[in-house]
Amino acid sequence: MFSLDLTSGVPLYEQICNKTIELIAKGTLKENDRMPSVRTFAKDAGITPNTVAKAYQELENKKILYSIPGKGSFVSKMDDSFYKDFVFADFDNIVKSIIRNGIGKDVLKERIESIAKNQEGNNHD
Amino acid sequence: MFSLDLTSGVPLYEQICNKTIELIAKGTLKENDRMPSVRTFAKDAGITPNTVAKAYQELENKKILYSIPGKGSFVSKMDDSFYKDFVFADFDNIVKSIIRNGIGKDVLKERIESIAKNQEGNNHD
Amino acid sequence: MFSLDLTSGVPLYEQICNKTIELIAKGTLKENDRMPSVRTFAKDAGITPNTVAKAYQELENKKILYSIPGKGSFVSKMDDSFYKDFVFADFDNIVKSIIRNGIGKDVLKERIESIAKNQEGNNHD
Amino acid sequence: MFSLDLTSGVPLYEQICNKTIELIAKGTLKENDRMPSVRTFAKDAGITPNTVAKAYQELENKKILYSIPGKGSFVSKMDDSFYKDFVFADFDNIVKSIIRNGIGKDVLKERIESIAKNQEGNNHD
DNA sequence: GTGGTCTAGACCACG
DNA sequence: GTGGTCTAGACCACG
Repeated sequence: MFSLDLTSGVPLYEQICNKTIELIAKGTLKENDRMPSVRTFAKDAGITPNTVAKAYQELENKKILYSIPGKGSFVSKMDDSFYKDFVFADFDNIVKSIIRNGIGKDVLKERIESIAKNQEGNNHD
Repeated sequence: MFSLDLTSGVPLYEQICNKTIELIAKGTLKENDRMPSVRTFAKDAGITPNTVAKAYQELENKKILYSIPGKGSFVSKMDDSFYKDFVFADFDNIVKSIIRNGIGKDVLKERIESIAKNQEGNNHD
Repeated sequence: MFSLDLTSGVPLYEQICNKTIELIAKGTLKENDRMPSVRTFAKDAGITPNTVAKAYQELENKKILYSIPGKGSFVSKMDDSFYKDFVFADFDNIVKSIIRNGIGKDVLKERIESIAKNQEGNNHD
Repeated sequence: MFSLDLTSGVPLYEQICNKTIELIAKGTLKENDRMPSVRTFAKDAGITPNTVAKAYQELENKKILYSIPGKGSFVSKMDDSFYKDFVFADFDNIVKSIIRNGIGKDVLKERIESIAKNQEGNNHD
């Protein structure tokens, strides 16, 4: 569920953050679900608990998780700004920059069509 | 023309690469145009020539620039794969990841519409 | 009456202490009033009796409660130092630190005015 | 300048954050001032560089510092919300809670007067 | 030299 | 057992 890539250059704690956000966006993780404990996650992934704790704290700062010391870390209630802030933020930025470069919006819509079509066959991760 | 942001977290040499690609996509830089010399660029931007050289090297590896020793660095002829490889690469990746998360393509198209509309008024960078 | 927040980061036993002091300051709890039994409190709040016992012990150390073995825990007689020691202690500390930072006392008085004004409408907790 | 108290129970990284905010509020640290390097600070304070780095990152998340890897960490430009968000946040909360407890605002103003008077003599930290 | 990330531990309070 | 904090290192990219 939380497959990490040690060679990607993306920091491990950031991969954990991104993957968690993705799982919430997908609906796999829901409000008040308990995350794996820092130690369990670390042992399963073969990394140090510190790195998991750093990821969980980052997610807590962003109000995506909340933690109860002695109990565990849990998924927060997602409000309307969740998608806006985390899922669409990068998309919007890149669309802005492409359009600013004089590329028509219809070109982008066609690309989305073709990506969506290709994706249909591949329903594994 | 090559405004850099020291605080953005993006490495300077990478900012130079991105900005160069953007200027080619915009048409500001054209085939066989001469890039500023490493030393001129470095002095103008207030950075070390090493960083500029690294960026030019990177762009040469990607066939975006070619260099003639003793003459300088020049903009390559852009073939059809230019947009595919550099301008759309990030866009495609993020669209794939959003669609993989179960968000419909129509939601993305609407966002593009609204971004394009907002952009119309703001025609400065 | 004793609503607790598991996610606030403030230890449960400390929340119980603070809430008890607040209720005494408000006049809801008066001299010689009997506190709920450790077990009753724990069941009502959905927490372990250990935590309640720890809070009561703490309050007893501070002479805010006194206990009669086999009878229960009771609210002590509040002397003049009660407000000084518990209610105003935090206020004084923070005012000192703000004034030490060179902020004039009139700025603080104005803030109090405006907070008091806002509070008038909202007379629920 | 950054005296820390190992026995206070307040985490070291949080003491560093608070002290930095205090020094900015006082005007001792100004816009674009360079903070001591992570390693220098750690050696001077006799703590591990990790703890200093954690504090600096926390301050960066709060837009109080900005860092340029390879250069150092610097004080951000403080906008109008700085005092509101960091200096007055605790003050406002405690005033609200005291007023909610039925204590008149005039009592608080008198306390401020008397604290300010006492502070005048003590102009050391 | 600088910040950023990570390891492999440790001890703590809370429950 | 849980998260929170900290130690005392390490290596990395960037400049």
